[in-house]
Amino acid sequence: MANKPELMPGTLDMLILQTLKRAPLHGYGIAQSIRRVSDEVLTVEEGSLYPALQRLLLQGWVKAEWKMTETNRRARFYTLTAAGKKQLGIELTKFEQMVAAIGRVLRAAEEAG
Amino acid sequence: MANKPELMPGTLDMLILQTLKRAPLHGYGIAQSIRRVSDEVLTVEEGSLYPALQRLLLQGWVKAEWKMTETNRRARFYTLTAAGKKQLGIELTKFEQMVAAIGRVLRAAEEAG
DNA sequence: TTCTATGCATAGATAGTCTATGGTTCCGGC
DNA sequence: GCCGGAACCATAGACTATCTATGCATAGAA
Repeated sequence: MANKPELMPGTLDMLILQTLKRAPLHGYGIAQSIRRVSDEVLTVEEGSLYPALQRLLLQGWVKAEWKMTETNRRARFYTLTAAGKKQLGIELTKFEQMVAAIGRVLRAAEEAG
Repeated sequence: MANKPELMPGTLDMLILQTLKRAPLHGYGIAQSIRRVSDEVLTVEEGSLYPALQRLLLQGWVKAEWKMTETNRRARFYTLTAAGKKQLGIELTKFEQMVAAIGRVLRAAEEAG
């Protein structure tokens, strides 16, 4: 979150895993997908994306293989693993729980500290 | 987020400002309030809280004064300023927008990359 | 041939969280 | 009288995830 975060810190891994759950995809495509599906609200910078993909590979949550895109380019396609699917579930649960908890604080009535 | 975040990074300032909107409060009380209102889901560590309060003071979003608590203790009571109220509005909007955008990604249908 | 979009990747800065530590004062129990 | 725990403040250092900036390469269009 160097300057103006276009992302909620801590949610990137979840967004990537979720995107890959729909279909294997290469890095560039993941970023495009997230941006498009979120109606341009979420922008994944390359300097965030590739380190994140390295993390996910290291954890064994995705696997990668070099292939050719439809436009005849070399690209690394990432696929969700079983462990990744499980991890995604964990992160989704945690996220929903957090958002719900924050919502309770934001909507709390006057009964101060 | 050193180890296991009990908070969503980037939301602490908003939570503090929102808590102070209900009533002026001292640091310890803010942490207790957030924890209680969130049903023990959100835990604000002191090492996160006090630096956050310093940030908010520096930005002019809260002001502080030493007072006595009901239990006869010295404590720094923080009050939301007009600028703080405005900032809270900005952060709430941004947060809702982010959560909505993430929701779109999480619920997106198959139409991959 | 040049420009733009596609595609990968790393280094370094920055920021926000956590852990760990250290201190004071009030109160209740022993 | 003493001790422990809770109420309170605060800082230093570690850690991690993001951003900015940079570099490289290829395809296709102008």
